[in-house]
Amino acid sequence: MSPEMRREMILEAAIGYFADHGFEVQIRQLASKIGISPALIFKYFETKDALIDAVYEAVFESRWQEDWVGTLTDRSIPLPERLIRFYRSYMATVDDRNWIRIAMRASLDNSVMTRRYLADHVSKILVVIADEIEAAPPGSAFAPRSMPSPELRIEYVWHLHSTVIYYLIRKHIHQAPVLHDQDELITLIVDQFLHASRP
Amino acid sequence: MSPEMRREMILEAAIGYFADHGFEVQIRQLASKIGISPALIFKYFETKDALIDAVYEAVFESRWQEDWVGTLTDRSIPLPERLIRFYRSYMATVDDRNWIRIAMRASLDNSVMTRRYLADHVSKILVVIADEIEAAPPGSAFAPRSMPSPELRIEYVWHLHSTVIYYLIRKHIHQAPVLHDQDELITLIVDQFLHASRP
DNA sequence: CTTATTAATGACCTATTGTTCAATAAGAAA
DNA sequence: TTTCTTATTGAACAATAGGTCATTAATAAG
Repeated sequence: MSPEMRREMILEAAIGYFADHGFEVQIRQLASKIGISPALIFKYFETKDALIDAVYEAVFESRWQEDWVGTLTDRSIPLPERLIRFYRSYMATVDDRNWIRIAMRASLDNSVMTRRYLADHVSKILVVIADEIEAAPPGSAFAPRSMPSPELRIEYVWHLHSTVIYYLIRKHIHQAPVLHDQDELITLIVDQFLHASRP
Repeated sequence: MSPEMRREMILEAAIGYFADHGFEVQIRQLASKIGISPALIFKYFETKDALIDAVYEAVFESRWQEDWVGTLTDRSIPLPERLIRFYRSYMATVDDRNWIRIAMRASLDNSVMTRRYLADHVSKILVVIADEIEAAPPGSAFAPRSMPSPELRIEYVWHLHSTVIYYLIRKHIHQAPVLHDQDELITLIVDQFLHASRP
C-alpha cells in the first residue's frame, strides 16, 4: 500500500479509536484493529504523542465554514431565516461523533485546542449574532425588547448556542435519546429565541 | 490516623486527581500527592477499579435535592420565581469542578452513571418544567403561545436546561471565561425563556 | 515500660506498553 | 528471472504500573 494511503488509514482509524476509547488505548490495540503490526504505526508517526497531535490537527481542521459570517450578516434575508440557515450548516459540520468526543477529551486533557477553537471561532459567531439581533429594525417581530448589558450580551447568545452544542453532547457523549429531526429542533429554538426578543 | 479518616482522605484526593487528570493516572502519583505509600491505597480499596467505582459513587451521590420538584410545582408562587429559585438551588448543587468533569469522563468512558443520572433525574425535572409551563393560566405573562408537539415538549425545555449545563461545561471543562454573576445569568435566561412563551 | 494491635511502608513481582531493529515479504524495474 | 527498493513484521528491550507481602513504626492498653 502506498505510504500516503497507509498514513491516512492509520490516522482515520486512530481518530475513531481515540474518540471512542480515549488517548490511553494501546498502540497494539489500534494496530490490531487496523490489521497491521504495531511497528508499522511508528513508521508513519514518530511517537504515540505525534499520532495524537496529528489526530488533533485532523479533527480540528476544516471544522469551520468561511461563509458562516456571510450568511449571518446578509441583511437582505430576514434574521430568523439567516439563523436557521446558519445553524443547519453548522449542524452539518459539527454533528460528528468523533469531533464532539475528541474536542471534549481535548479540554479534559487540558489541551489548548478546544479553548482556542472557542476563543477564535465560536465567540466570533456569537458576537455576529448579537450584533444582528441588535440591528434588527425596531418594530420588527424579532427586534429585541432590550438587549442586555454589554457583559450579558454574549452570555445571552450562548443561550441559543448552548442548546445546539449540548444537543450534540447528549447525542454523542451521553448517548442519550435525542430528537431525530434536527431541522425541526433548529426551527424550534431559533423561533423560541427570537420571539423572546420581540418588542 | 483512623481508618475512616484515611479512607475519606484517599477518596477525596482521588476525586480531585481523577477529575483533573483522568482515571488513567497512576496510583503511585495519587499516593505521592496524598503523601502516603501506594500500598496503603490498596489497604483501603481492593483494586484501582474499586477506587474508581467508589469515586463514581461518591460523586454521583447526593447530587440531587429532593425538594426540587416541590419548588417547581408550588403554584402559589409565580412560575418565573419558581424557575429562578430552582435554578439557583440547582446551580449551588452542581457547580462543582469535580462533579462536572467526572460526570463527563464517565460518559466518555461509556459508564452507565451519567446516562442513568440523565434518565432518572434530569428528565424528571424537564417533564415537571414542561408541565408547569403548560399549566400556566392562559393570559398570564408567561403562558405558552402554543406548546410544541409531544415529541418536541422535552426538547423545548432542554433549550433552557442546556444553557445552564453548558455554562458549567464552559467553566469547568473548557475553562473558558464565563459570566461570574450566576444569579444574573439565571434571571436572564429564565426571563428570556418564559417571555418567548407568552401569548 | 512492655506488649499487643494495626497503620504504614519499602522492596519486589508480574503484566503491560511505548518503542526499536534486524529480518522478511512484496512489488516494481531491468 | 534477477535485482533493487521499500513496506511490513516478529521479537525483544526498557520503562511503566497494578498489586503483594514481609517488615517496621506508631499508638494505646495493661
